[in-house]
Amino acid sequence: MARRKSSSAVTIIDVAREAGVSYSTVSRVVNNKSYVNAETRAKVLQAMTRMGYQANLQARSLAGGRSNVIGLLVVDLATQYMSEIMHGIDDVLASNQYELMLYTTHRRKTKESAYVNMMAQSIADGLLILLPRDPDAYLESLRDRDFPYVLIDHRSLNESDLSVFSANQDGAHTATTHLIDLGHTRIGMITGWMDMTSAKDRLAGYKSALADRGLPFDPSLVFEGDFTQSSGSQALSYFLQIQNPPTAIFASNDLAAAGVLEAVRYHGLLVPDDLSVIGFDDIPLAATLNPALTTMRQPLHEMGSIATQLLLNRIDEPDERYSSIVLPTELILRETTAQIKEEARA
Amino acid sequence: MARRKSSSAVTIIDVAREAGVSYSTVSRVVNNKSYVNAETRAKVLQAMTRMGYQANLQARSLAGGRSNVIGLLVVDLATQYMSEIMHGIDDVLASNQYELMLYTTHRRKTKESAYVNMMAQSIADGLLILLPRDPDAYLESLRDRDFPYVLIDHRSLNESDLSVFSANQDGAHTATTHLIDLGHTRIGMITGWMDMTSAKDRLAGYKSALADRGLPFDPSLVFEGDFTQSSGSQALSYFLQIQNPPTAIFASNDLAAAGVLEAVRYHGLLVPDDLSVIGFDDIPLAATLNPALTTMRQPLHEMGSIATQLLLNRIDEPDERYSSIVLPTELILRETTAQIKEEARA
DNA sequence: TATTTTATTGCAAACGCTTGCTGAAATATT
DNA sequence: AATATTTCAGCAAGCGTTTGCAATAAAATA
Repeated sequence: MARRKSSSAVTIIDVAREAGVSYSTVSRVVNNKSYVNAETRAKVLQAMTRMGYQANLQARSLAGGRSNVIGLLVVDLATQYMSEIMHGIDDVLASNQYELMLYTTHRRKTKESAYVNMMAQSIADGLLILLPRDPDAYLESLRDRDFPYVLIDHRSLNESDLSVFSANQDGAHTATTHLIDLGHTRIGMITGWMDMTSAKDRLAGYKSALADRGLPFDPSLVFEGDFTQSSGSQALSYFLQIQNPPTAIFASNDLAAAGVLEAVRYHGLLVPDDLSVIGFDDIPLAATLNPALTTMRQPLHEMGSIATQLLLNRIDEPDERYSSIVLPTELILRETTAQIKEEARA
Repeated sequence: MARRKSSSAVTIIDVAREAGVSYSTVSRVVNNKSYVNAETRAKVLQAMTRMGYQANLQARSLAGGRSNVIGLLVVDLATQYMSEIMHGIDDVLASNQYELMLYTTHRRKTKESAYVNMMAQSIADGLLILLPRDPDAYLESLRDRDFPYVLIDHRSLNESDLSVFSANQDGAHTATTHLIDLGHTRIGMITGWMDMTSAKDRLAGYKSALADRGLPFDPSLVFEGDFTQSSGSQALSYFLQIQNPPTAIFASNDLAAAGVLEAVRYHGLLVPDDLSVIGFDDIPLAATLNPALTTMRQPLHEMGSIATQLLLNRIDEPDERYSSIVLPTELILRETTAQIKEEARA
């Protein structure tokens, strides 16, 4: 039963005693609230620093105040994609004195919903949900309670959801068109998890680009992946053994593209000579690969920071009108795409 | 003043009413404590699920119970090194129903200490400190309060600190010896931040390996880096312009090694023909680089999971004796080291 | 059968904070 | 000068828990 916590912590009451005021006054000073005489405030502030006062988060939030922590829900931590976004989140949080509480769902839908409820009922002032897999299961209850949240990299079908994501369809369209412009007509596509809107949108962009240039859509050129590197490798093996292999591949993310590149080496092919490859994301890895990966850049860092800013605003000013934000993508030309070789056209 | 939180949350009291018992009984059921009649327990459990009860973390922890969150203090999130370790942490936490609260210090020493105090006084049941920069500033107060914490990748000089780290000196010794065995006698060394024990230990290992083989230690072959990729690139530029450039480089981490490789390409050199390079860590990037990086593997994922396990044990059984854990490193041979060329010896 | 022990539950007091209400003092208004 | 307003500070209730203590009922012991 060791009462470890209470042992040494200095509370608002200690400060009050030290400063010779009531504890409510201390609370008001701490929170910069309502009327408090400048002199009194100074006295309290002094006492606070002298004693090294540290507000107790849970007491504060329990009593109805702000906890200054926001919850972040992610499927996984292991990818650079996540790191980049988290970095953006973290930057904004840090400069606003907010803390981050992290929940990793490891792809379990049930966990996602349990976590959200717990966060919203407990400590968090707001919620950032990155790549939700099953948002409908819990978002409604958040909405009912008017609990602030922002979705990241997810185009919600619900109007009242606030979200930040890239122009995925556009980006995929540009990427595919780039390949077509290089003379490729058989373009393989590696999708992401198809239960995510971003994956769907990228496939849609691929299709529309083909259609715009009068190219047929061949379902055998679509490999359903899951955004992992190994799914990229598998995709290449698949493409190599179909009737009429593609001369270029558009991967829905850089990691899958890296998988393709890895498998390409294994099969003794040359990129971009034998095969053009384009990715999506522009994670740091893309530039480091050899050959360096041509890709559609989406501003991951910004995605995180903008979403966080949006959430913080929403927490501060709940009654304003906010709307979702769509970020532009950009074609980053590097070394993995090239004009189709005549012989390959056979 | 919107009282958002209280709006819909179902509390222990609601459950008690529903089940027709007192709220303390409900609490006992929730915590699996002391005597509670099997029948009563069942009734309460039913009521709980029926109403969708979710314990309020802060109230619980405020009242002296467990919060089931542990705090993690890191300098930065952006590297694969961090991702790997965090992954290990997260795995153990997830399987023990603990949550993670994340604090990023962005290399500011003052923040480090402020965060630690806040965590320890507020919500966390325990603390994981990854790559501390200035631990002496706050560890003592934690010790005094008997607050559970574990240091990761830091060999503490204080006996009572619990920490998990790799055999850095050993690893560096092995890496350097590998280079010597390939015939290299002028071996460049890129250090990490020299205020970290791991960086110091790796430098020590480098020196001792030279000494063991009767090779002189030349200070001009040591470049003080900071574990970043760009410091690796800078190091190469430096080495290329000194009197008698090294024929091999040992970088204190893979990221710096990647920087070397990047700069090598820029300078039109060939690895491993013109220069051997060995890294440290074996982050996923190492295998993906082209040429693939030879490196000293340290078990990052395990480092995280073992530290977490240790912390959790310590929380559960505070009175046991625990001791720090040193993890072995392993030489991973890939494509960036080779026998020295005769001509280069000139 | 009387008495002691044990199992089971409830009560109430914390935990450290926020905030509505109240009253006193200071200031402004008529 | 009398009254209304504003500024300032304290009191006390309450946020949702945990837990020591007390009370009761049931079981065991003498």
